[in-house]
Amino acid sequence: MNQPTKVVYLGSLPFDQTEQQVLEVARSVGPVVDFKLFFDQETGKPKGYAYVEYQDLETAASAVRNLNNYTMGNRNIKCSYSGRLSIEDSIAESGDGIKLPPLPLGIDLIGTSDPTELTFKVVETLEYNKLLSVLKEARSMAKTSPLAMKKLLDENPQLAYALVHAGNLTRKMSPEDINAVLDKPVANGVQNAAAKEFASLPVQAQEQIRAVCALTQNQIEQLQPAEKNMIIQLKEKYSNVVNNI
DNA sequence: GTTGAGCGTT
Repeated sequence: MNQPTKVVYLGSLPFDQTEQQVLEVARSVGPVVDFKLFFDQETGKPKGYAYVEYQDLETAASAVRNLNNYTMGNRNIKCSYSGRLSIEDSIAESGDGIKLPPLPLGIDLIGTSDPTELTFKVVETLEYNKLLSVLKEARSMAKTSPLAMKKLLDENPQLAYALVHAGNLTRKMSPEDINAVLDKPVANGVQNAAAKEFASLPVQAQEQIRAVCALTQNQIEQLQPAEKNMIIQLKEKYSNVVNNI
């Protein structure tokens, strides 16, 4: 992985996009301090890459997260910190080799005092059917590639938080369901038993437990008191299991 | 007429 800098490299840009159009995409993650789009000096043809300087590291990090693989025209553009390593090298160097699908463009958090509460509000604006399809997709991913699901949730606790609330709003993970799982006795302090029990649970229950374990302490604090206690118990019981898969 | 990987046109 390249060293974080305020400057990011944008590559694989469509040749037919104007400087203004590329700049507009760059600005969608935050204010742009400096911007350079490169052309061949002799032919005047675009080289298909650009550099964007943001005002701070946070905005640049957001660009790397949100703009890499962003679809512009008919191409998936590349976005990484400025440096010599290729995108492929960065992925290979980042360890486990698990590649995650791109997430949709994030929303601007500048000036937000409570990002967790904002996540909750965004989830609430979704229609019931949309919530169901999001849960269904998460379940499917948990089933076909549990390691990728674990990585996705570890790296994006806001997604775990959103999934827990989606589970609540659609009554797919009611407090009663959580209690039912907790009521199953497990041999005292024996991780193996918890692991076996986890493996025997329905896939959707496993997926929800993974989501719960990915919640940060701050996010748990935001929950309703009733579910908060259950979430804490769930996390205590299963976090070692989930983290050792 | 021509491009698709590119990490800084001085």
